[in-house]
Amino acid sequence: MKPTLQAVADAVGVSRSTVSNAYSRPDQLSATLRERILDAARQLGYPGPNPTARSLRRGFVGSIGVLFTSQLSYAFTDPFAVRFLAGVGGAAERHATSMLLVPLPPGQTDARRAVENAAVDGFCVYCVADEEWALDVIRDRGLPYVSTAARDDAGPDERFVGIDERAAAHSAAAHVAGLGHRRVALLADSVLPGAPAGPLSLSGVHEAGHPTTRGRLAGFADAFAEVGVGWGELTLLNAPGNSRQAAIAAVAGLFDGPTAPTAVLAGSDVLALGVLDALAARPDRDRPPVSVTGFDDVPEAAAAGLTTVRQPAEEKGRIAAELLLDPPADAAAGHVLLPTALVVRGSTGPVPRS
Amino acid sequence: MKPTLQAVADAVGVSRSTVSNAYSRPDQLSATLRERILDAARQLGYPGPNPTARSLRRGFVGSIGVLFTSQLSYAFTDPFAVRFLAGVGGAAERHATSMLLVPLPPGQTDARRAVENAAVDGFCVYCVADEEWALDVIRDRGLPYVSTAARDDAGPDERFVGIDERAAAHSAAAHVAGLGHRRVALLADSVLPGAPAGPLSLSGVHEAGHPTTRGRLAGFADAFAEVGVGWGELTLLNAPGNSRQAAIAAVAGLFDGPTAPTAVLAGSDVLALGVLDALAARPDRDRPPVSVTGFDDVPEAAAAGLTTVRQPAEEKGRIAAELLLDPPADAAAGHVLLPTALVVRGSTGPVPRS
DNA sequence: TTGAAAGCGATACCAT
DNA sequence: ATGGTATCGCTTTCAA
Repeated sequence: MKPTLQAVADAVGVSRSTVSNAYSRPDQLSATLRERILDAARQLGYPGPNPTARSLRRGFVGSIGVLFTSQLSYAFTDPFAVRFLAGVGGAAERHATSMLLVPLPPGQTDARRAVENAAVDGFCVYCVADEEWALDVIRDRGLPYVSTAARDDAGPDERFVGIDERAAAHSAAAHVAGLGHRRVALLADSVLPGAPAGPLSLSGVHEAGHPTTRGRLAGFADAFAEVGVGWGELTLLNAPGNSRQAAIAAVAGLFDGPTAPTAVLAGSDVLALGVLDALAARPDRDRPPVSVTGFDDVPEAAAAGLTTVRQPAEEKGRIAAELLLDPPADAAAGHVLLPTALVVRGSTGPVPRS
Repeated sequence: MKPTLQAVADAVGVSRSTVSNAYSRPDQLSATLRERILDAARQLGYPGPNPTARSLRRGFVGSIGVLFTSQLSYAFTDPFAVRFLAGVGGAAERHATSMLLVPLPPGQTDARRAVENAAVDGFCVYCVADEEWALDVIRDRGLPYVSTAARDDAGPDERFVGIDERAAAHSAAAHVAGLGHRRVALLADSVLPGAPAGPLSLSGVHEAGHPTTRGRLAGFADAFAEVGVGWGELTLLNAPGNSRQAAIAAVAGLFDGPTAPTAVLAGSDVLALGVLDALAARPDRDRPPVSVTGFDDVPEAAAAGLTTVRQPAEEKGRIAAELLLDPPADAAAGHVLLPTALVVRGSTGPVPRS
């Protein structure tokens, strides 16, 4: 039987309140009594107040949750996610708060359960596909949250940190358009839930599944519309999952034939790196080069010479956590838009003359 | 006022037990009643049983903790730690368990508190410097744990997953010794707590602070003892923290002079990469090459051509979590030794003729 | 199949 | 400065 606070109280001959005070409100008792209590506790092997019981009574837990769409192991594989987590972790640490990574099992019911059961004081919602149900649960629980993917129907009081996806994507696409590219493929993760890797046809951007994907595709499309290339003329490529493998599968066969795209705009660096892999693996190396852009500017992008859109990953995590841990009094300050920047490296160039 | 289980019970006109059963033991009531209850709950915005209260009553939480020495943000910066976390995360996910990252604030008292307050069912103890106090707290709390750093006084029933640090380090050092190197520097993280970056003098390996560091240094020393180079002839270098920066600081000025070491054996890839950075930054590029070895074989090592000792990072995390989540009946199976392998790449070579 | 009652282990108010 | 008492929100025998 593990000793309880009661046991310590009995041993010292004081009341539970006093023992509790010895731990949580040292100023409420004499230093000597406190020492006596702490000694007895040590003697008995009492490890201090039970965290669960304490949380129940106090009404808060001392940890914040981070919600992920997919596999937890994926979160650690995606360089952007890792930087984001580092930011959250740093802020949590500074607030003496733990960080609960909540994996969402497949299936709405189970996933719901996971959000309902998480012992946390609030959530950073990192990119949950179709996150509305998750936010509903969080709100029902009365917990605060910060989302990082802009949502179409965000309330004005909703805390958010992110970027202007559309404008950022536009900057990359405008760069490519400026280089003269007109036959272009757009590659994105989970364009349609469940769709296989490869070309896909959508009547418009609004049909895309994930809000982030939607925003980036829209930005790409904007830039090409400006130079007279309509949505219908762009090749849309789906990658089922944000991985190099998925990208490689998505562009299989894409570069064969005389009307192959001269540029690929990817919705993430990881996908773009996959495209570069695929390009490098082509047997005939002296075919005209294909321009490729990414998104995020993860550490690997620099080494690969990838032209991409930089967004501050760690900053995003840090701010998300801070918005949660000490909410700004001013509601407007709860909505943070981070700067982005086009980083031009070697992976983009002028259209090769045919 | 958030609705409680009681409120739902009242609304439907049943007892709390029945509502509780509707959530946790569906087989204990009729499907129709259950539906009626769940509907009412939805109506009231009741988000399901409060996780904290449930945990208190049931006696378990549904999450496992991961303990880190240092900054949480560091955990995400160190590639080995990230792979380890990915392993833990994957296993946790498969067991429908969350993962609590518990940052340890500086200062024993606060750090203790953090371990005492973590709402978890057990701990994976990842490399806590002088971890004895942490293990004491965990044991007092009556929680199971798995440690990943071999400890000198581990009980036989103590669950563990790791490698034979000494033998693994030996393999790297033997390789370097075999190449003819005799003037060698050993570089490790936190050789002595609080010591600055740079050379350090220790009467023996046993004085090194961290058990992992101790094991690796011992293995290095073993191999050189075998070729007649004693401990006193080896240059010992301290890096205060496992980072490239720390390594760069530690080797400052090391390669000047005619009796500079011809090889550096680092206790981690990150440190080794720092040494390579420092070497690459030397103004005079045509000085004789210095051999460098790392430890871990993180993803970056391959690209850098680093000779290193591979250990299965993700596997280590996965097994740690599994040892915790379903403990083997056989106590001996609770002690897992993972294989390591020397990976020879370009960063080591024969001693340059002088 | 359902309900009553007894905690799980602690905290906080209000007296003393 | 200390103690009494009423919760915090739920689960779980056990009896009906």
